[in-house]
Amino acid sequence: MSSSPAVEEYLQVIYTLADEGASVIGARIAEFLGISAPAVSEMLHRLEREGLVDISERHEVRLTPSGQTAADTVVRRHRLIERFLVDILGYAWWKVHDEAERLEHALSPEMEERIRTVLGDPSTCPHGNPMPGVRPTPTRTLGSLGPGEAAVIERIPDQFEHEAGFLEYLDGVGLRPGVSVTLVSQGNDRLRVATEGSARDVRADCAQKVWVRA
Amino acid sequence: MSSSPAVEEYLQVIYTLADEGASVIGARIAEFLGISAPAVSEMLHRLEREGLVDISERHEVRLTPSGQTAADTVVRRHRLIERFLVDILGYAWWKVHDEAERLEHALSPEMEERIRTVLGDPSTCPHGNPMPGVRPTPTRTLGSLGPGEAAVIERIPDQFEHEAGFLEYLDGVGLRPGVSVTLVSQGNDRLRVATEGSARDVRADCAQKVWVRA
DNA sequence: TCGCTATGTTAGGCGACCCTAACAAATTCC
DNA sequence: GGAATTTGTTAGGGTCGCCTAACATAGCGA
Repeated sequence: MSSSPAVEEYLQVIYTLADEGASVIGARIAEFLGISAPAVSEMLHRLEREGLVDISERHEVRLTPSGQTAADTVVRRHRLIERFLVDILGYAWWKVHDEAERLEHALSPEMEERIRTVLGDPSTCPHGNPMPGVRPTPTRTLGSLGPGEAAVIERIPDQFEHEAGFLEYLDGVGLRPGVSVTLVSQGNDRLRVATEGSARDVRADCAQKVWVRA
Repeated sequence: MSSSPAVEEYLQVIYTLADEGASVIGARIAEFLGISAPAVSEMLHRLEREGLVDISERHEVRLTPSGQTAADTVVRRHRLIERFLVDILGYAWWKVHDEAERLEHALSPEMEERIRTVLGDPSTCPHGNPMPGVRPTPTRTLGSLGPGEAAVIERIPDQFEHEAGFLEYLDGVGLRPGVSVTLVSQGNDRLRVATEGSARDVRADCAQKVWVRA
């Protein structure tokens, strides 16, 4: 019943990619995890045999109900641990992903419950992503704002968290979940964004990865 | 450089058994971990090849300096996590061993440091065992007290922590680290022990596993 | 001294999880 | 339509960490 770290890792990636809306296929998973295609193929068939995923004719991977439950648990623990690292241990919000990646596989249900209690049952991780089951707020990307439009930074989706230096870059230009921003002007590959206090240039490709609510 | 969970487990057991004073041999390790003799033999030779242990002519296992450093780290993290589980998450002192056993392999140096800071640099785990490097207080076993003698419970050594139900039994009869006790009388296989508040019968074999300071 | 017990090792195997090389099939691009 | 790219799978390996069966030795008790 209790899955191995490797299985949990796959379930988590499938959850994350599916969250994006795109169709989840082996190649995407291999890319995300940095694992060879044959290894992913083998593992997916294993997950299918164990009833955790279904694989369609066109190789699309979907979580079964029991796979979804397992994935929810892993993702919930991941986000809870991130919150814990920030709120209790004082980590910077952009540094907690890797640490949580290791810890999430070592949590018992009792410990998860105690952490949740200590944190006051938080509804999002430090990057603004909601716990599984919590309805996400409707959002647009920061890059889709028109000049003069204002918004609040809602979340930076999980699938970008593991891009080296990305979150730190955002922090460096003042973009953090909860911050109010106004788009000043659009350049070719840069945007001018006013945050509480100052206005800064932000790379357009990075702004596409930040979700805001108006 | 960074060891696998299995290697860390072996180093920890070697540390624990050596702490007891007895000569550490493969059979003891196999017994403690519940792993077959050949598997232990194989792993010990691997640890030797990697320079973590020396194995004498008479098959005695001793940690090398680098093995000692690694073992100290694992044991320190284990005890720190136990302390954390009790002090921050509110676990009962007798329930934290197994949880710590899994978490200790997932801690980064930064996280260890942050936990230590949050806890105020504790010098013992919840069972009274000192962090590696801290000199233990001289102790005798609770069973060695004479009638009328008083003492304070100092620690329950690591090697007994994984005996199912043992710590819970101690807690049930009022024996916890820090508690003052007085030996009332000795029976054949039971002792009468007065703790703060009341006097209770305690199994003699269990009293042998509790260390007190006069 | 004889034999039993404790201990270690050899030999052979297994499952989990990963790899590369090679190929097959589908999709996309020109 | 044909070529190039993307995707998946087969075949064959490899490491880690464990297993059982069988055997070798050393030490101890009767």
